[in-house]
Amino acid sequence: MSTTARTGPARAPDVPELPEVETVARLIRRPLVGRRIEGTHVAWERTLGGQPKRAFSRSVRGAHVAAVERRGKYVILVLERDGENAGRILVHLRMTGRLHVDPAGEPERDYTRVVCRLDDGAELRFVDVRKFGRFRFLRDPDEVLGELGPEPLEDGFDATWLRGALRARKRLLKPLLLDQTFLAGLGNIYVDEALHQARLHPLAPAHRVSAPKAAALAEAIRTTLAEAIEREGSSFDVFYRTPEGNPGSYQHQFQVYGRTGKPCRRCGTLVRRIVVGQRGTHLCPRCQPKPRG
DNA sequence: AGCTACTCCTGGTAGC
DNA sequence: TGCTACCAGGAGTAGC
Repeated sequence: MSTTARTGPARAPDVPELPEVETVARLIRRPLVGRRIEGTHVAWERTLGGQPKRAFSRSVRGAHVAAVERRGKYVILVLERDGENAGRILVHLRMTGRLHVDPAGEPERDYTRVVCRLDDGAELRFVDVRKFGRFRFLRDPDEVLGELGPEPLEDGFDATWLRGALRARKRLLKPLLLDQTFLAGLGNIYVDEALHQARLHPLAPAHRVSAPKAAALAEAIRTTLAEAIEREGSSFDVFYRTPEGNPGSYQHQFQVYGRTGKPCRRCGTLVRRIVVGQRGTHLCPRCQPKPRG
């Protein structure tokens, strides 16, 4: 494993973004939908996002999981009682959060923060090393989901929308794309990848991005995310079935992310790492020239 | 409005 | 080998 001077090893991305969250939602949907939550165990209360564990337990116990959805980087468990809406569990994986549905008798997992026991003996387990993740019950999920920007893979997000939205914002491109109220689901990895594909510099002012560049960016965002979802459909489940959960078991074909000091796959120029808004940012100085002024 | 800095956390790594 | 110091990072918040 090679390392770079100041940035540490080019590690596998363990930070879930839209494609990873979508893959998780698909994986847990089948074993979860139709199940009844019999009880809960909360090992780290702050994971609940402020609700006391007793109240949380009362909120979800006895409810059925009617559907598993995704919005931005949230996994959404739709709860019902007697066929009536009974609120939602919103799961945000943040950095190291993992969701597992383990059949009865599976050994416990390290770093398990919240468990929902199901009526077939299986357990929904929220595992999270760094404790940044959230597993929240909300009667009205719109108070959270209503703040989110559009879904990049759905109607409503296209070149026209993006061009107009960029023109209206006097912000740097990368921090804007990371802002979930602007666009839902992008994180550090896919922003770097999409900007590279569209040949845009992360420090470019949003309102100065040309119409053709905005169109290229919209396309880059869609293809980057869609391809990642495709890949993870075949490989991420392997990772999720491994009790150790080794993130190295699936590899992405990243162009710039985590490739500091390595040649750009398009032009061979060495990939640079800069810091934008306190986040490590990877770019090709030749493909993504710095804007002037 | 939009920027920076700080907070939450812990495993992994660098440097001794 | 073993210790300590520091880093990564999504999102919320405070302060300018």
